[in-house]
Amino acid sequence: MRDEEKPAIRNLPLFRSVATPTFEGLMATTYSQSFPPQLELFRQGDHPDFLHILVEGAVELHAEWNGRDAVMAVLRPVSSFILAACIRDMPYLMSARTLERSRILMLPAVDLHAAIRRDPELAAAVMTELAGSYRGMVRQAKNLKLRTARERLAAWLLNQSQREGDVPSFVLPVEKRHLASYLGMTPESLSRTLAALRNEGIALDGPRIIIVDRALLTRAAGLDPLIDDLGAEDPTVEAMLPRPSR
Amino acid sequence: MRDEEKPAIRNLPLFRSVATPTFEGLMATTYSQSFPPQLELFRQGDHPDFLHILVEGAVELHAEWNGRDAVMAVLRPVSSFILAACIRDMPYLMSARTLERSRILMLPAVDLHAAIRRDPELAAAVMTELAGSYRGMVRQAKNLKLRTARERLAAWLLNQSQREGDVPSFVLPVEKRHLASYLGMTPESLSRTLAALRNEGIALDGPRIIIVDRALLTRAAGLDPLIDDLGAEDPTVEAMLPRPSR
DNA sequence: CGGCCACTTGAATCTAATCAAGACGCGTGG
DNA sequence: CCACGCGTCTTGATTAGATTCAAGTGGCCG
Repeated sequence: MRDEEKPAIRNLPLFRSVATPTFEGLMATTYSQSFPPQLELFRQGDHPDFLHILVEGAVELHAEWNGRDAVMAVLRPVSSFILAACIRDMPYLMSARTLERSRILMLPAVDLHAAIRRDPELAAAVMTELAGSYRGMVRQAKNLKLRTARERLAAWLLNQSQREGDVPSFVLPVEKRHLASYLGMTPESLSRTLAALRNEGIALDGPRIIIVDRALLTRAAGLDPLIDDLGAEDPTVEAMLPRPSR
Repeated sequence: MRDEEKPAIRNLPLFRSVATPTFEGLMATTYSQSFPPQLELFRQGDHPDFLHILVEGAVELHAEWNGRDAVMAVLRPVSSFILAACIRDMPYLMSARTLERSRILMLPAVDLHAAIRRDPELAAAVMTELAGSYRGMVRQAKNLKLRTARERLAAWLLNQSQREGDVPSFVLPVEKRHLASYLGMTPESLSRTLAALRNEGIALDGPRIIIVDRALLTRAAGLDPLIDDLGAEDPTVEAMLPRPSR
């Protein structure tokens, strides 16, 4: 692991409050690995031997069934992922692949378990993290069940704008087809729905979104802190794109 | 709390492995309450003051947005619920109401926190429970994103049959409109889809489902241990209807 | 017996998926 | 440097899946 990354990792919700010996001990057993883009890190069904920590790049969690594929989350540094599978010691429910060249810390699940048993602060952090991840998935399920594709898209655009600091304009941080899958629609539908939202306060310029009338878009999205409030909770698997690192 | 229920509660995943003093201490601070059917226990957005444990009856977790409502889970005894909100000390993301007359144990969140800090075994159990709940929601999200309504229904029928011990015939444990909402469809759609599945190995007799050709139905459902495997994981919020009490 | 509610069924509508074709951008290799 | 080829994105036409609106049935409870 590189020294310049250490503070960022130390600052993860998972490690922020643990004792320094615990943290150093864990770091001693992890090793860092670099992956090219589009590489399958693991497949759903695999056995979880490592807690993963994304240090650099971007990783997509997706799920497959019967030939269909759905993006479940996109992660940006610094985030840990697949904590729940490690804790349960049960097969991954999702597959992971890099979207860009990425550096990932691999923390052996065995050592994680040992450290949790030794350090109650770490145990507490794990609980908080898992509770946040759970609530993130509840939000996602609510989003899927209660909103139409159009509403989900409008809400996502507003959330993304907010994540970048309430900017009125931003470029999509992932390919549109990935965003489409994340939002539970086809690329064609996303394209059409984006076009339709031009009547609801946005303008388009290729991959750039310009929020022309935030109030109008907000009305179309029906924002709700009990669905959309990213940021307050777990930054890991909850959002399509958690805030930029740090 | 009634003495005859104690063993069942003691046997909850959450409490099974904790020290007896911890358990007794927790039980001392909880109080039991009885509720009539159709009563709103709490609403989404409320502050979580108690961990709830359903001892008798049935409880439905549902979410509302913009006038729409979706059933997220139905709980049967003995199950704890809303652990995650208690751990995070953040507002409920779902509302809860009784479906039948129900008895519920209310465990003050404050005492739960204290006990977790004192007993590492309890902390470990909470982690396992939360990880399981998270994975249950991941399953639900996969179910929603990857399967059609028809496939979800077929899979649910098979899972329900399995939960009751691989019986070839069973009566629906909840009203059809609730099942419909849980599966993400309207009551009319459920009715039609159920009718359509008569060509896929089931027969209908009012609220009773008869699985005539399990192989055929299984093919229509496309069962997958990474979506449908109830039972192995958290029995709380994961399934429409976790196994019968005990 | 009457009224309410869940459920079913039918018809029309709507949303989103599918199939198909063309435009554009981008990187590679000639 | 340009030309080619690939993959993404867009747009159009059509289809499929599911919702909505409406009417009718049956059961249950007062």
